[in-house]
Amino acid sequence: MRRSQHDRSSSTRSALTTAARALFAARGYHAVPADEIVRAAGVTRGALYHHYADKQALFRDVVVEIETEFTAEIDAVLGDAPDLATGMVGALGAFLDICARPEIRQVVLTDAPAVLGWNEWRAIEAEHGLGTLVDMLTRAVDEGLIAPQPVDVLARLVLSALIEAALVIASAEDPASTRAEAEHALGLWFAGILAPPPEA
Amino acid sequence: MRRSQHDRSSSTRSALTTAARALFAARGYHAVPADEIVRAAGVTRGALYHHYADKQALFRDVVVEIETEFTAEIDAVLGDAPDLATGMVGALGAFLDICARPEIRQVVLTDAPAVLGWNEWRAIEAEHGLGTLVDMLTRAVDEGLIAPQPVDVLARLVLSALIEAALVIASAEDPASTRAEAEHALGLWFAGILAPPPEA
DNA sequence: TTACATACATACATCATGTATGTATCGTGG
DNA sequence: CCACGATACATACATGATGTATGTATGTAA
Repeated sequence: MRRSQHDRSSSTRSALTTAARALFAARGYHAVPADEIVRAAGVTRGALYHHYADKQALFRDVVVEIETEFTAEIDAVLGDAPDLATGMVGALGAFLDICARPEIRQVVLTDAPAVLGWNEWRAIEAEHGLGTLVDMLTRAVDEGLIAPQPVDVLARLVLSALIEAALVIASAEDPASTRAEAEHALGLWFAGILAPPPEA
Repeated sequence: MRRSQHDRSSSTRSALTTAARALFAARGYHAVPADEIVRAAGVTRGALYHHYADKQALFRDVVVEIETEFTAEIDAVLGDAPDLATGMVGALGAFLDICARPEIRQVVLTDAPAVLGWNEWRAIEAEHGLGTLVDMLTRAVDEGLIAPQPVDVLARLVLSALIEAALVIASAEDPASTRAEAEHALGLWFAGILAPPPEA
């Protein structure tokens, strides 16, 4: 069976990212030697360093892959909703669920900022998780759902609170009540965003 | 000059933490070999591995040291204020200023979660930065400044938003306006916390 | 002062990364 | 279709970092 160069490349690349993804998620970036990744992928280190400049580059690919799937899930929830308001509620729930996955916690939220550097990580986030949030808030402003205001910074703050909420819930001994508490606290924020108090 | 064992120990330990602190802050945990730390501290790797189980343990000490100073600064601001309300406003400003320091950004906010693991890092935070925030909110509830509510989860979410605000401001091309925007967004939240809307 | 514990230095074993080099497979112009 | 260049990968190696084992000096207490 004769395979094209492109097929060979893309199949080994995906073998590498899939193997790396599972290992990184389970044990964290630095605890996983490249040797173990390539063995799991059925290739050698030569293949890895042919396709990627270094281990970081492979890690970045894994992060982007995960982020892409992440936002696709959120977008699906938003798309299925009858209107924006209920879509946003559904998206919040989906977000909290997705962030609870070890893959997200370890790879995206814990390792990524330290391994890639905060700026690099921020750039990736900007066009994935953060991007969809900004879009959502922009639509909300356009539809008059929330008061007109710049949403870039707001989106970052909301996102970090959402992430923290997911992490807190994931490591709580009573996830259900913790989740309720978190949703209450976030609700207070959104209430403020929806109906800003008259100027003091 | 004859020095006691205890003196010898504590002086080399502090030499190690001070050297490590500066190097970690400047280049990040993994970019700094232990060799460089001990050279800067004027000792050898033997001393390091005598006092610390591994490089991580030294790093943990550095993190705790920084966190302790951090919360001391915040507490000072709170203590100097005439009342809690103005103290909280001052503390917010101080918090944003302190988080802008590279030492905090690199060591505490970027490296610590990945190097120590999220749970370990969370435990440290709990009795330092987060601890003072919880105390503050508890006092605010006691004094009737904010509505009665569980503050543990709320504090975590607020803290993460505050940290994110500091990081966003630090890497913004126009820090002043970004800071204003962040303070506005946070203000909406606090407004919601102060005056929860009537139940829907 | 003798015997032990603590503080540190030196030397070494292990292991991970990245690079250099060699080989097989693929694509392509003649 | 074949010869040549390029791409995909494997193997071998050089480097550097961590942690441990061992040796030595200094403090401490009987």
